[in-house]
Amino acid sequence: MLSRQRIIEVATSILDSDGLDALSTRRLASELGVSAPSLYNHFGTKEEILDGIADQIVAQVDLTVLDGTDWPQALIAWARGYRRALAAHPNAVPFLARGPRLRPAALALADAVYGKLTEAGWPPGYATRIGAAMRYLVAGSALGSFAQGFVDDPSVYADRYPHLRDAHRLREHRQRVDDGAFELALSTLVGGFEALYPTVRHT
Amino acid sequence: MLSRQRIIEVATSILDSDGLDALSTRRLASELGVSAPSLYNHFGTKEEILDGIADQIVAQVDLTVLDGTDWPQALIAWARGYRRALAAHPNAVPFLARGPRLRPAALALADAVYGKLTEAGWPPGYATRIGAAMRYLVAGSALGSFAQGFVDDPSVYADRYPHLRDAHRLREHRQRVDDGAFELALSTLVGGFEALYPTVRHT
DNA sequence: GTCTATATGATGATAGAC
DNA sequence: GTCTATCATCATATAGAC
Repeated sequence: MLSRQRIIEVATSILDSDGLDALSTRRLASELGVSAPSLYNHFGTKEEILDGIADQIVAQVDLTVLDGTDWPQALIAWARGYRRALAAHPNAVPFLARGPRLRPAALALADAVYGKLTEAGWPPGYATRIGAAMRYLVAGSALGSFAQGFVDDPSVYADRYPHLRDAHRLREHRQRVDDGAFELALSTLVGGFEALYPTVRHT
Repeated sequence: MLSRQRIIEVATSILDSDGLDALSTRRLASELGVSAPSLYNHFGTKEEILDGIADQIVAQVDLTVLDGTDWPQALIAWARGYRRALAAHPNAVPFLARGPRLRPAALALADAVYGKLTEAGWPPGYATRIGAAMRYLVAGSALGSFAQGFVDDPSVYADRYPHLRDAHRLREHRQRVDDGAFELALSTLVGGFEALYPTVRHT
């Protein structure tokens, strides 16, 4: 028995493991144990399926962490959850980064963080730019591993790229490097916003 | 007369205007005034063409701005140029974000900024994370416009997303919003790194 | 709601003539 | 170095039986 929910779940797992190109209606139907045309009883087009995947991923972000604490702590907790949700599905990030458009979960996410900032006293222009800056950081870090992008062979770097002499080791420490870079950027950004806050705050 | 250079130029313009899916060997050949198989005299596979596009884009980043100035100014100028090069080809960003791998221009870029930071006294671990953090910001901001991602229709936001009441105006000010968010993040990040610098510097 | 059968067209890549 | 012809495969989507 097919349902929108089951189709989206299996489609997401194909997207995660083999990329957007691998997500064909045939492959999807086959892994669901049905034939391809059956999908069209639940979705009008393949595009609708992709929208379903996207909204489901963003819906995983816990927005309640924005409540009951000051804006800097809230922003940090929200950004971590946002990154965690996106980094679990890197192949979906280019699609997600096209903006909330009409997807409910993405609109709710944007609304929540913007509301938290303006209610804390940030002028609208700043709240917008802070929200955008955070999305840049989250999307950029979830799009693909920095450390993984280097090759595992020392001879590539020797001679021609002297400063990258130890870059082949990055892959071993992949997660520590990526998490560390994100946390460094996050704490630096939010710390900087806190320093800026008293000069622009309006009540 | 075909050449690798001409093929890459036309392929890039198709990628920019119509996306990765539109970049087929037939379309590419047709715009070059040749037939599809002729491309295979210059590239072994389509994948090689994509690598050529990627390296050409990264080669546009001016690395000389890293010389002759202190590391904070250098980092800011480099990041602006890096973003400018990527934002001119947003459809290529997901591909570029997979890392330098074996592409010469991307390796030279990573080598240059890492070298600048370590020579300025940043410990290797910090230089790596700063480089990664900058790439997150640049890639995230070049991947797609934040402001463009909202819909141009006020009725979408009313009621359900009260804080986004004015979000439909974002599109008018698209470039100002995106540039402003990037510049805010950039100056905040580099300012924060400057504050951190004296506590970790080694000579 | 799911199926079989099929329409219709694109894709990357190769063989072999010129 | 470019061409024509073609291979093998894949795609999304529809019609109509059960």
